[in-house]
Amino acid sequence: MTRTRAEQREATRRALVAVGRRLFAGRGYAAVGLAEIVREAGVTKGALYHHFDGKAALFRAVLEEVQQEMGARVAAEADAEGDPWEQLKAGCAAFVRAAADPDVQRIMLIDGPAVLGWNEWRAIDEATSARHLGEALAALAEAGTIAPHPVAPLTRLLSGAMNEAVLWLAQPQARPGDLDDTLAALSRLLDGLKVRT
Amino acid sequence: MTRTRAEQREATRRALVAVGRRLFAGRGYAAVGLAEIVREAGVTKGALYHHFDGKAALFRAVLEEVQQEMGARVAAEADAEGDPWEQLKAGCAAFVRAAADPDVQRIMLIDGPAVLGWNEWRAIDEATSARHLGEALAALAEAGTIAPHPVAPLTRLLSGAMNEAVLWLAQPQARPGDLDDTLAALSRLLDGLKVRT
DNA sequence: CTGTTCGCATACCGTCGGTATGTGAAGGTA
DNA sequence: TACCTTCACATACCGACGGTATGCGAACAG
Repeated sequence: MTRTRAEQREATRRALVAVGRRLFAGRGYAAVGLAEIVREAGVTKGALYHHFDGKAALFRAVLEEVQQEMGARVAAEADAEGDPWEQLKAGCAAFVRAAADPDVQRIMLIDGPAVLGWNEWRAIDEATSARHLGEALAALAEAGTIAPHPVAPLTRLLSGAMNEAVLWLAQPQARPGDLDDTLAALSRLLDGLKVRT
Repeated sequence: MTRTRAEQREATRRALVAVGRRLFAGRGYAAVGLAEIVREAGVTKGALYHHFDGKAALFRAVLEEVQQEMGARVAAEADAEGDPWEQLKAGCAAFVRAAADPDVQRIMLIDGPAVLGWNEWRAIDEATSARHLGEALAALAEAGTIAPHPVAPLTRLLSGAMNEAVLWLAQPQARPGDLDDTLAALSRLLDGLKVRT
């Protein structure tokens, strides 16, 4: 079983990202050592540093993968709706449900800003999952459904609201009805943006 | 100049917290070593470990101090208003302005959740600065100004919205009018919660 | 004056992220 | 097919870090 160099290269890189994702999600960025990552990936540190600039760069690759998946899920559920307003609400609900995974939270919401810095984290966020929220709000402002104020601040407010809410819902003290209460409260916030008819 | 043991103890502890706060705020938790902290504080690692269980425990003491100050500022500006609704809006605006300090942000919003874990970070937050938000919303729900749904989810949504907004406002690409736009968008979100009259 | 406590200094250790260098197989060329 | 080059790693090593065990002198209690 001889493999081409391109195949081997891609296989090694995928293995490192997969193992890194699992370990970072499980115990957090700081608690995972490179030695453990390369051991479980079946390679050595030489391979890791051949593919990435360091531990933070591997984490960045992991975060980008997680964000891509989040964005795809949100977009898919939102696009299933026809009306732009229903797309917004469906997308928000999809995000809250998709981000319920504690593994996703640890990488995307807890360690992400601390490891990469908030600005770089936001750049990845806006390039993937949070982009859809901004586009949905812009479309609604264009159509006159919501007030035509700048959408960028509103996007970050709502994005932050949902990010914090999903973390709260994932904590051990959360009660069964909290998810529904949170989605209801989020709906009230969104409905409040609608222009009075 | 002989000092009592209690005085000396308190002075050393204050020095460690003060230096830790300055360095953590300036370069982030991970980039600051204990050697630098104790050197600038004029003590040794023995003193640090005599007062705190470790690096994370020192950071926790720093975070608690920052959070206490934030809570005091928000409460002071909110209590200056008489009407409960104006108290809410004044408190939110005070938080956004007080949290504009990049040093506060790095400790309270970036490193806090990653270093202590989100649940412990939230416990400190709710015990200090975020507590006032929850109490204000509860009072408004009691008075019938806003809908009588559970206030806990709404508190976390709004807290997260403001946390993310202040980080966004502090980034280098922020434009002069962004602060006003953000406060306006926040006001619209809050106004949307009011029951129709 | 004496024994005890306590606040802190000193010396040391294991582990970590990072780097410099070696190596063998894949890929190109005649 | 012989040969050289390139590349995807492996190996060996280093400085720095967080943490710990122990020693010591001054403050306190009697």
